[in-house]
Amino acid sequence: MNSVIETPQDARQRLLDAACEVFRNEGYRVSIDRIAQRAQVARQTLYNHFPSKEALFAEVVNHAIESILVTLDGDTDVRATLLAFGNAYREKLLSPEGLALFRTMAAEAPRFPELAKQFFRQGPLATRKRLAAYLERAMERGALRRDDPDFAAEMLTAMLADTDRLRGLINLQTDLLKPAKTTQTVDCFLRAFAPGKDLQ
Amino acid sequence: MNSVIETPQDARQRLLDAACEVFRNEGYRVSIDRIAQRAQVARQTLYNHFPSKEALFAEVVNHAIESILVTLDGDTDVRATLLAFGNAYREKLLSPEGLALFRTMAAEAPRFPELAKQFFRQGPLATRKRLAAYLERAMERGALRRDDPDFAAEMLTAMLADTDRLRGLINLQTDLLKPAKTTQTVDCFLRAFAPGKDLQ
DNA sequence: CAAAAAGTAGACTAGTCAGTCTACCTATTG
DNA sequence: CAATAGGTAGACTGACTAGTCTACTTTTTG
Repeated sequence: MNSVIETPQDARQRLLDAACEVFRNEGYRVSIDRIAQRAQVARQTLYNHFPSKEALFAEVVNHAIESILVTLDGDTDVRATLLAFGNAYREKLLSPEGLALFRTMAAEAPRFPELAKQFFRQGPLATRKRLAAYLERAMERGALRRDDPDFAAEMLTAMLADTDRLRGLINLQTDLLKPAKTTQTVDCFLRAFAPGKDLQ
Repeated sequence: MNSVIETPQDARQRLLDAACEVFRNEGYRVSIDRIAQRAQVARQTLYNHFPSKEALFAEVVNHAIESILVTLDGDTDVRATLLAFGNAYREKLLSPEGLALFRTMAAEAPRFPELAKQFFRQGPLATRKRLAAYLERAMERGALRRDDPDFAAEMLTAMLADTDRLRGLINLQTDLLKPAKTTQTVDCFLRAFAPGKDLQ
């Protein structure tokens, strides 16, 4: 009867995929049965692969961390580099998946404090540190105002995402990705950190 | 036996206070019984005052909206006004109560979309609109660069709160309110929106 | 004082949940 | 073919949930 291939031992991967999607969209409160159903797998099979719901959630989050790390390649000039970074950053954070992940982590951080801190360090903090290192090099060669690079990275990441993230998270808007907004924001940042009138 | 005053009809207020505290700290998933216990009231009394848990939650949120509206008074110069605004803004949003409210609203927005949108409009959006109106007047009298005041307000509010809110929400830090940070941020904003080199 | 209003404790319904267990089925492998 | 490992369905436990209902007590008010 079942003409579909029975997928012998990749049930684990199907479970991870299903759990990822379902935790993202409905939060941690979703039932174990819904995850098993979505993976087309019996509940007992889930418990054969993961000891508990918490363990499955932790595995999903650890996997999702990679998806929000934004990288930089600084070959071209500062403005072009920051524009590329800004677009990539906004695309990741303001996508439905990025927003849903943020929502779930914000909601569950008190319940899973260590997991949340790990997420913070390996996701937003790691991204910001990379940006700060790039900005520091740009400052050293005079392409940007000499200032605290960590502060500058905080400002740029905040300007790129904060308001639109709020619009997506709370106001449930979905049309957040206007490329012109990245340009406007990066140019605003460059005015604040333009070199030249370096004081003291 | 009961020497304490029986607080005849302010059970409603005690319920609202208890619900506010408990929804903030534990989210919507907290049980009705815990709210009644915290208010030192029978469960049935709660249902005498509020038809359902959802209705009680909505009432609590509607009341909490007021607590996050940040105002501006622009008597003094721009920098002093923005510093006062920035400090008030950060104090509200980065306080334990502000962070907990944000966490709860972000988590429950998909379940209560209309309530969340109302929260967005009457809270963050209203604050930003007031700031934009102030910035527009400052631009018109030449105290700030002529630019889109809504965009400028988005930038300032983002710079003031985004990274530290993330630190509080996800990384569960509590020492977020350094006044020097407000100064640093406002001065950064003023560099980006300084008047003078108005182009085109 | 008497009536009415409001509060109380607690039983109860009907539903959900995570996790366990049993008994059966179906592949792969020796 | 036989053994084994892994998958399946579904019953089951124990705990929790929102909300209702009843019977009782206390307070306020006419």
